[in-house]
Amino acid sequence: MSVVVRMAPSPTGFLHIGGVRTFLFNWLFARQQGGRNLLRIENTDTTREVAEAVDQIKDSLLWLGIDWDGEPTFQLDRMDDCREIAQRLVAEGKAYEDEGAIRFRMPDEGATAWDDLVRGRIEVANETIEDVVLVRSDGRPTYNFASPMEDVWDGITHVIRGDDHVSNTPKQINIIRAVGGDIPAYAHVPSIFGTDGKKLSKRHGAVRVNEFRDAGYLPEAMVNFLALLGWAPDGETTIMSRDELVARFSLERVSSSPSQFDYAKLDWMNGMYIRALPEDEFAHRLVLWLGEHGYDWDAELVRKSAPLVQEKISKLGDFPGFAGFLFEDVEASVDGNAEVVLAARDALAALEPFTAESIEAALRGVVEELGLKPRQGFQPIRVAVTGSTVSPGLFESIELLGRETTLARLSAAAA
RNA sequence: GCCCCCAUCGACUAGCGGUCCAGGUCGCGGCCCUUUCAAGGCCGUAGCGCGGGUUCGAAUCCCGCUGGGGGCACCA
Repeated sequence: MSVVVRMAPSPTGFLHIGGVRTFLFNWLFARQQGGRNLLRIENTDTTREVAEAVDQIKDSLLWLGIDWDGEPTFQLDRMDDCREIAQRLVAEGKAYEDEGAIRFRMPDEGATAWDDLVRGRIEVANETIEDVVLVRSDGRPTYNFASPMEDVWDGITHVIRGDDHVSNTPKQINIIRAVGGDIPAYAHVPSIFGTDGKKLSKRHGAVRVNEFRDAGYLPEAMVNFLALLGWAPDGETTIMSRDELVARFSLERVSSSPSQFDYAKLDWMNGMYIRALPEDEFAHRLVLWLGEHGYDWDAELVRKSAPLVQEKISKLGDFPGFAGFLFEDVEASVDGNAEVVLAARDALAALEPFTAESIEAALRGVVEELGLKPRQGFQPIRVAVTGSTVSPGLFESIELLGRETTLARLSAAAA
């Protein structure tokens, strides 16, 4: 039996990071099993907003490298089929009309049970399950009817979804049984909390995939981090490529307890991925990110400055704050330290060649001449040139900045 | 209120009866390196929620408690 799973976002807004983690698990499982991963939009109406949301969802998924097989399907398109089935169930006595709506007749005795792939066996007494509405009095099928029906029609073999659906599962199983469909295997993955143990929301920080993208996180780092939220291949491995994730993923090893989203660890991991990038690839991504986020900085200079920051930033969005002085004017004054700054200016005024190496030699000479420790001498120069006490390497920065601008900034700061 | 689920360092987790006076990673602290900040190296900090069982032996199995979460819609 070939595996078929589905990702079922509701088109109510932008893609939530918690939902994406669930989609990632579907994707990893499907790819590993050589199965199909479907994209199903659970919309109950069709509006411009829905269309936009769907585009947004596709875009975010693709950015992360989570793809799907075949065309996305829309729940709305199958409402007629649902109504037909509901009528049949009524005719068979398995459902009944109730004030214009159609309700499903749940079994009164016994229990409904399934072996959840992550939770283990779950049993629910049938007497505690109410007769759910299948079709509303206005004719629209409900989620608890449409969703399992679509699972049947699509031949879904494994339903991998958030654990907020655990209590819907026995209802859906009974409905599938009533229509004679195959019951898929279920895997309910735990939810993701914020740092206060409450459900992850904007309060805690970024929650939409888009926000992470805008902040300059790398998709491969996001995928690695998300995969490790509620799943681990062993107790040692942390950094894993997409291929390794696919190869090692298993639903049986998905944790049954919820986990907190640790932004600090994500930052660390993203830094790991940034540093692991080949120099030119990193430069390339920086240029793209800057272009997409409203910076019209010289691409060539960005590429040249990329190596200076690759070891220092944890996300692409850190670049402007760190290397912006190369592209925009700075304001700085070094009152009390004018002497070393002016000496530096004089030493660099006619320096040939104007390279990081020669600049370093010249400035070390200046500092030594004045009897200063490197730290004492270089810091005022750094402030004068970069406008900040924190910067990329000073000598490389000065080389990139160029003689003219450097001298002007040194003079201005000492004034 | 009723149903269901969950419980190892601050966080993510490994552990599926002895190899665990509990291992890895982030964070945090210290040291080294060092032109700042990072990165990197080394060292360290910190945990099996509580109470009963079962067993020669329990983080691991069972029960209860406590704490947390989800659901109980003609929402999805």
